Amino acid sequence: MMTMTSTAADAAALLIAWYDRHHRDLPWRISPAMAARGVRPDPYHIWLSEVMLQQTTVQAVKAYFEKFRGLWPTVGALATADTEEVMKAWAGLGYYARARNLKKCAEAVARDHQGVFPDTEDGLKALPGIGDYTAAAVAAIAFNRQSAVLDGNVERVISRLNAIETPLPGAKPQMRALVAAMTPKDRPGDFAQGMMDLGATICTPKRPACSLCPLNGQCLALNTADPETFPRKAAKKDKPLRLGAAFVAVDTDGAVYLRKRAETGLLGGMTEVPGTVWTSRIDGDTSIEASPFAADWQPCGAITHVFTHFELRLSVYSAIIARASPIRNTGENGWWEPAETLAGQALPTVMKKAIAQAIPQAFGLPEAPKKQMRKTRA
DNA sequence: GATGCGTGGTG
DNA sequence: TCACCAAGCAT
Repeated sequence: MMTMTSTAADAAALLIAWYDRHHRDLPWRISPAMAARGVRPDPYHIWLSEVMLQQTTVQAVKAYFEKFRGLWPTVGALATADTEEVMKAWAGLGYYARARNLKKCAEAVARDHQGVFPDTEDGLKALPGIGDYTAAAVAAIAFNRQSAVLDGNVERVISRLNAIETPLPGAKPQMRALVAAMTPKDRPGDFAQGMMDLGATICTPKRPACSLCPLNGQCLALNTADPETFPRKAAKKDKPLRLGAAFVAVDTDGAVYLRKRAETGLLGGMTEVPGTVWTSRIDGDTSIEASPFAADWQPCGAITHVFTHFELRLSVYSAIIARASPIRNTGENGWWEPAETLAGQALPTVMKKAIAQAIPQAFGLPEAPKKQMRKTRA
């Protein structure tokens, strides 16, 4: 007679067999064939990739992973790196608290652990930027620990296998327990990676390829309902619109006036052009008063940018400031960044958009195929 | 437990 | 076009 335990073990065996044949080759991975010979990946690579992959696609991460590995080949190198250089290298990847915590974590590993990553879930979770998921993932993948790895992919797979009606995030503890029951003592790292690969390539959010799934014989959602409707999720709130203005000051050599944002909060520690606060409404006259210089500010259109929890519309103003102009000295802690080094700064995407609106060629782009302003009805 | 925190790809 | 989403964490 089939017990629950043997069913879970069967599923794990099927999943791992599938992973052996269909695993993705990724820059931070070693193949399951290598793992079978007892070779483990570099924990530094696994940790770095896992942090980058938090809420971020594999496609976006690949180039950043290679860049970081080239710049800082070891956790020790990253620990002694200049934080500003780390922020520059991270620019564009988003969720910038990850970069700040990445640096802190590297420093903690160097200082408190002699440059060697802890090999247990608890030890890992005590480090900055490492939560439930990342601790379990690094423990399983890098150290072959039997930890229950639960990410968005696994949530989807598990919720469908068991047709879990409880919506997320409330269902997480139940899902974690189901993953723990399913995780094998043998090859837990490959099991975890296999579950995530399955979720990414077969058990996808839309139109899952159930006919190709190694677990389709025991999937409750497939056999009793519509798998695509899992996992159930709590309704999400709508995004408010915020408005603001940004000021792009350019000098006669093409240098742009920049400043550094506060270390915490939105885009914390990143570089920006001066601007107003971003609020639900804005008055055109007072917005100019937020400019860094009294200058001939010219409106040059607007840009929009969508953040996680609000949409931003920025009116962009530009002004030419003479190289020798006395109004360059404002007393605030900004600086003039030469045109040639602008692209390498720690500028988040929204700021690059604002600068590009004022200076279309700022980042070496071809002359903007300037979107036609929507014609107002006659 | 709810909220704040980016960005680019996709159908 | 736009809603949704992608290997979450900190507070």
